Amino acid sequence: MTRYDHRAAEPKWRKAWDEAELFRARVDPEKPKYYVLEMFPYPSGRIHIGHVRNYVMGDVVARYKMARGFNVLHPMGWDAFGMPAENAAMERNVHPGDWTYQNIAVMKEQMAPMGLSLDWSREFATCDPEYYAQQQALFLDFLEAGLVYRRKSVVNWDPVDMTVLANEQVIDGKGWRSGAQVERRELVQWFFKITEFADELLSAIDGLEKWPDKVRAMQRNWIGRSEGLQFSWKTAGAPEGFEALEVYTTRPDTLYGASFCAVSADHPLAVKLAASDPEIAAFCDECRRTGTSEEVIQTAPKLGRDTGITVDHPLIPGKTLPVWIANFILMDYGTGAIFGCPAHDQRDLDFARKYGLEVVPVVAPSDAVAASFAVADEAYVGPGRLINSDFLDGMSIEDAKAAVAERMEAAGQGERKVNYRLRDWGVSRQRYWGCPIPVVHCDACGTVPEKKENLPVELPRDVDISQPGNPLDRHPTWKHVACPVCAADARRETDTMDTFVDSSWYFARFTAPRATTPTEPDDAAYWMNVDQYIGGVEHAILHLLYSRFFARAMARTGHLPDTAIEPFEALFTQGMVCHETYQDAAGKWLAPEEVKSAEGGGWVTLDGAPVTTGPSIKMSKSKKNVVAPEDIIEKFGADTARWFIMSDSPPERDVEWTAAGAEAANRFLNRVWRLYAEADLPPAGSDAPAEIADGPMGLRRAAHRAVRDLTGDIEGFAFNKAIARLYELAAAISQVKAGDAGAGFALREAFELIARLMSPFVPHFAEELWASLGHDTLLTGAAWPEPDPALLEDDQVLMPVQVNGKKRAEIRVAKTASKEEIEALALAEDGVRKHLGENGPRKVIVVPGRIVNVVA
RNA sequence: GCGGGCGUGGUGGAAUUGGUAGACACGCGAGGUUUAGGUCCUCGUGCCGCAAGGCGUGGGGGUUCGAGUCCCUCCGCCCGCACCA
Repeated sequence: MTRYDHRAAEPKWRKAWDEAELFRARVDPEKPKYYVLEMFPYPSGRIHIGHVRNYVMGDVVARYKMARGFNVLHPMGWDAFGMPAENAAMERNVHPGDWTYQNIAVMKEQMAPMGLSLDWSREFATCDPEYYAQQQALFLDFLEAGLVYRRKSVVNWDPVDMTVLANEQVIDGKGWRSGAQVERRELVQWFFKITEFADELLSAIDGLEKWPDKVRAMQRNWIGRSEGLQFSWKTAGAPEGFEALEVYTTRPDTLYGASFCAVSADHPLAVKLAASDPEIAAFCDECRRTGTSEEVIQTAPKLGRDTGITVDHPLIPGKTLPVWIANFILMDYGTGAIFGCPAHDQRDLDFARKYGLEVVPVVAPSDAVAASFAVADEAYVGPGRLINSDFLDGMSIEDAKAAVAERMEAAGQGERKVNYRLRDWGVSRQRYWGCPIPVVHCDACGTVPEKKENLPVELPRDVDISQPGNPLDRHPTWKHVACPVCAADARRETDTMDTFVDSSWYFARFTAPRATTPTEPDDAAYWMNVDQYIGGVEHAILHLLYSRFFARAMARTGHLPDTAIEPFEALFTQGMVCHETYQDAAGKWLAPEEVKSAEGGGWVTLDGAPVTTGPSIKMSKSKKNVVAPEDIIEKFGADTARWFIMSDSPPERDVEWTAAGAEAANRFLNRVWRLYAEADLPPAGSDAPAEIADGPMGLRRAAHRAVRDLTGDIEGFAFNKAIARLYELAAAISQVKAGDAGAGFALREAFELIARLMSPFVPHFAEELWASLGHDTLLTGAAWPEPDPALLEDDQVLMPVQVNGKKRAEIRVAKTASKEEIEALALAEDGVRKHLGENGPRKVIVVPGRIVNVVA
């Protein structure tokens, strides 16, 4: 008997697929297209098991859709710009480009054995000049369309590394790498005008029905639309130019409960006051220092400082309120100034109690006595009726909001305004390994775009990465160019783009990766949108939101059809791959290959020393709980790894990698092979005999049900259930022994079906089985099986019989049996009679085909 | 604080969306094949109980002939966002 030899089979079939160019996507207007895409990887230098899970999911979908007759596009590339390359350059004195391309080569080699149905002819890296040239072209078109602009903005500046840091790179106010105290610096930065689409990006979320609700909610929160009123207060005692104070509120109804105004420490008024008052300056500095880590923010007490300035209440003649500077006001939101209504906002209440400010309730819950309703330490934020509010008294909150807004608008004191949390996207990075921003600064002409025929503005190869700061800026010659307009000496922009830009349109580029324009209209029209996008939930907000913005901006500038403004039709976010953790007696982390199972459960070191087993958590180098895909593939073959990673856990949830599970997967493949090898099947294409016995008929039914159910499971991304069906089908096969013609026929049919159903998951194995079954054409790409409807339904059905909701018997009845017949059969059961007692049934519920419930 | 999700055997997880709870897999147990171990094959395996039977989907309550599924309430866990006015 021949054993299944993955070492021989897997390379053989990959070669066959390659030679047949099965995965090469070509536009074919006659066929429906299907674009499946996994989030492309950063070329860190190693494929890890999380990548495997991601790509195998996409591969199952791609192979299934191919079998379903779709013209499938399944490309792969590299998100290749970014800091790690510069870090590697600094640490190891290699060029970022060399490091990146070497990593890509290694990772591609590691991916090859996985048997993924990828169209490698479309591969690109975002650091290829050919790619970023087109990105620069897009930038110029966006600039012309008014979607890009430059302004001053505050950044996290690391004075040692001389670079801008992203928020997540600032740890406790210090640079993550240098440890230096991070400064807030104002720099002129390039921005994409994503807020222009804020409303659009928000409302279109409703249409993203095939996205996880969680991601949709996260995007909605991120955009953070609020409706409110912006209006001004007349000030007294303020410096010149601050005669009015603009505030924004979503609760204009609480205006009669206002007891103070407060501005951010970064508000122009605070800055102005700080200039001449060292104490205020010191207070503002203190405010700015808090608010880096979440911990501090949560526990930070409310702090404020009275400016001595007062404002007149717009609706209460003669009433004035103090103006404070407070640490809980954000300059970036609204106007950076608020009025505080302590009774109905917890922050304002905490603040008012601390500094002895007035607390006037103006909304009372409907069951409260208005005259005596008071607020102690908890602000009242629920629904109710207005009190203590003059003309608003008795109104609902909604009516009062409208009434105040109308009055203020009529008086010309304010206007209704929609506000967004979303801010424009700052893309300037003072780094080398990114896409250069294609503009030139000329003393005479100002900031002018580079000419398109001069693209790409290519990164210089000879850079000095060894010291901090922007290598492009200190390059001796690179930035000195002639002005594209007047030809005078001018300077290139030395900022490069945020790497999120690179990944915001790569999916569109895959439709025409070698085009000399960013996209090719016909290809984009045919392939877009991505029908199924698969990746990690960590990209739920930024990457996906930026991509949605880019698609709109590209449509507006003619690079994508209007139908492609939502580029991802369906999104699936997969869970992580986890593994148990191990520590020795000294607390040192141990890798899975450094432990072995102990007698009576648990683990010991290879020397037999005790091991503490920790919870299964995301694989990480520091905890050493990693398994290398290449080791698994070497030992068991790619199919085993693919099979196991898709079994057991639902794909959206975390999966735990266990050696036992991987071995079980391997055992199963060998078991199917052995069953086949022992089966002694009739030749391919044999006709069905006239008579087939019950046993083989049962197998036929099981096989056709498996086709139906597994198809639904794949469509629903329930890969773990799909795999369970295949275990069941294999079990059904093992119950039938070859012998007569009927059994032979049923077995051959079952093996052919199992090969076809397994092929998206374990494509090499399935091809080998298919070929062994006597087929000389490739299984990959062959039509997906259709179940025979006649075999899906039994003419008999097994029905449970309950008495008072508890199962007491089972009856087998004809499908066509009437309710009366079923009831009679059910009541005749011993188990039923026993539990009915003396009085007999009071009521019998018969749900045909489902259940019988007898009420005693 | 807000938003989202989850809670089912020793473990990962199924349950046709209101109709037999625990599919499938891991683990464990018994038996068989094998020189032995592993592989492989068969059977068993929610809990309590000798059994009859009872109990059982985080706790409590409700709707229903019938609830893991729907409603109320409480508890616990995970993820995301956050002094957002």
